[in-house]
Amino acid sequence: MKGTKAGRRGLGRVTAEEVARRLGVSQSTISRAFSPSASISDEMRTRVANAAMELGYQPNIIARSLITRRTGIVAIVIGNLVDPFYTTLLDILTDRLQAGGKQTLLFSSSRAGGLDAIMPTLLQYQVDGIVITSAAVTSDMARICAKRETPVVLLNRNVPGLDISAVCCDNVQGGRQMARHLVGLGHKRFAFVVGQPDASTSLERQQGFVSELAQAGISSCVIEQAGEYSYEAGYEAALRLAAGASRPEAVFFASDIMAIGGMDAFRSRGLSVPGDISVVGFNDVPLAAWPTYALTTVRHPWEQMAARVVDLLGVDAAAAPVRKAVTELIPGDLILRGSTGPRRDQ
Amino acid sequence: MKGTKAGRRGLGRVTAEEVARRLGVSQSTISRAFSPSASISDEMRTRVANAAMELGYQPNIIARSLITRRTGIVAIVIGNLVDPFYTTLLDILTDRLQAGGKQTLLFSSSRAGGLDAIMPTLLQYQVDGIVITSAAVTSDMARICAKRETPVVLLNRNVPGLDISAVCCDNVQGGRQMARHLVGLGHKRFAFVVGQPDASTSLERQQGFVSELAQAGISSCVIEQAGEYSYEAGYEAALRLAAGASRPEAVFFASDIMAIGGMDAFRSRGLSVPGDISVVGFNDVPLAAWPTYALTTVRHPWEQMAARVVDLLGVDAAAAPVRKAVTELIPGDLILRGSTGPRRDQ
DNA sequence: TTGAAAGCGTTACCAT
DNA sequence: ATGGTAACGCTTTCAA
Repeated sequence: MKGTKAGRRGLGRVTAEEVARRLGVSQSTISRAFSPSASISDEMRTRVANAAMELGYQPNIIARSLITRRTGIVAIVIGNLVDPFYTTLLDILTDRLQAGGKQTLLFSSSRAGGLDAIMPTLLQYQVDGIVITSAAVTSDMARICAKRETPVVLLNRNVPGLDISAVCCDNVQGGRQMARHLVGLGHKRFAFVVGQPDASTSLERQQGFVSELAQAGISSCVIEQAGEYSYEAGYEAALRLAAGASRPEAVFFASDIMAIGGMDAFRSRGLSVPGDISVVGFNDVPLAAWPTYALTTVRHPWEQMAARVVDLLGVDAAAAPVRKAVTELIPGDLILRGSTGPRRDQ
Repeated sequence: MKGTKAGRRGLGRVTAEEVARRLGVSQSTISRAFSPSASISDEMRTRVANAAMELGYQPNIIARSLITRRTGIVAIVIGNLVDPFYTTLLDILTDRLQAGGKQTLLFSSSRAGGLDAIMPTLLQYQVDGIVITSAAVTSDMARICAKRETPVVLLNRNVPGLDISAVCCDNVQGGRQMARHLVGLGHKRFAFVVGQPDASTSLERQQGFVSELAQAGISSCVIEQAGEYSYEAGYEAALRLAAGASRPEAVFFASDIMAIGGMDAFRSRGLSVPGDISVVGFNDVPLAAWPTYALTTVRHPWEQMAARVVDLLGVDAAAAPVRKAVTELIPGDLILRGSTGPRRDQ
């Protein structure tokens, strides 16, 4: 008899077929009832909706994606989930995607052996788009994704030669703003603390900072290597700066979390911030606004960046994703707080 | 001709069919080559592997899942991505799942209108399991998931009546440990700061704390409502405690992030921690170990909890998931740091 | 060991 | 507006 077919269903999942039988209509009709643009009578639509509700039917998105070729899944590859910078980014991005009906498939690149290890599985899931916040993208990957027509957007990374879209805070301009602010306070001796030495973000902030200092007639700036973007690395770098021969009056850390580590380190050595030394960071993570730190920093235009990323992925409309690779450079805002102050006469 | 069929392939995705044609074998053979347990000659397996490599073929997991009924996707519903407690949890959990070949589909419950709004879409993705870290699970949801045979594990939440598995830190025992520690330091006047008033975590910690205090002969403990688990809420609660008539000597905040807000608040009022007031939290997030805070706290057995969750999901083996709902209560460790000190004679 | 064919649950096209 | 049917890309019997 006809009933046997659906009877051997493995899991307790209701299919369109069952709803159809219940209503004595064809399975196609059930499908149409869940497609807003399909031509179906209002009456039938509500009948199906009711039956679906009763039986607990929801269309299987996975099966649907096989034919629509859209899974509604966007992969986000994130550096780590310890640095508040990344978690803030993830928070805002996930929220925006969710609002657009897209889901987030999360990949942490730090632990799982880098992007190379992740990329294949990621593509196996037929994601509609990929957001990479921190990892070395190779031209091979770019080519593969382009061939599959899977849009890739680099967030907070700029790899000029690669024909991949990128959304970035204007790090150079941010560095310049910082220099102007600190020079305006009368400081003479500066230091810049490098995060990951190969990260474009750190390099660009440094470049903007140093070049603007030079333009203000200050030709020297101590460059201190922290090795990585972390509280501990910032802490250690600050200790070295504090112990150095000529202690800087103002220190620009390449990221907030390093700057906060740095402030703690300076204070642990009895130095007052900003009394003895001014400290600034970059990002404006929530921590930076805490009264203990009150960190002067450059605010990442979070919302705007997330909005542009979603745009470039082309996930909202049914329209084809943006073909040509573009690089968006969004300016950040200088946020003045209590960690910077005027030069003290000595 | 035969070629037309695959020719109208929409996106630049290579299918098993194409690899098969390239090798002059059947599509089934390609499938078998990617199934470790299938019976296929070694020679054929390597031939397929090579051809797949050349063409850039990878099996489509989505299509596979239609028949295997396993997507390899686990949904994680997380309270928010601002509290380091949740991000730490997410970090460890994602890592463990990734190690087991499972991927994380991330849902933030705070912004998107709660679990009720999320649950339907989540199930549409045919996830192999669901981890809920913070949200109100209703019996309806439990029933629906049970019917679908989708394992659900509550992490850091205990809902006794619901026949859903849960993995939890032993909050009562943690509260007791805290009480013993602080009583041992000689303190007499205590306060407990409640996080979310309806959260079982906060209630249990409070219960353990207060009952152990009572056992030590201390019958009164100020209960202060913070309203939510956040830095700001902890800060405000601490200000109220500091301004109160009889200031407590030791304050137990229901979570680390609140405790840290509280420390900042006390210090902003000129109080020394632990000189004037001892502060403790719960979780042991990375922040808690920073020298500025050096927070005495109860360490969540992160790794162990994550391991148990993955276990209960039954995602590792092909074996059927655990049927019976179990509640795992894992004891936390008391971590002594600098935020607590002996009672000062007054 | 391999190939042919029947699904998996859906959408989309073509009739009616 | 509705029903039948062919995909989508894969796994899995069943034959050979």
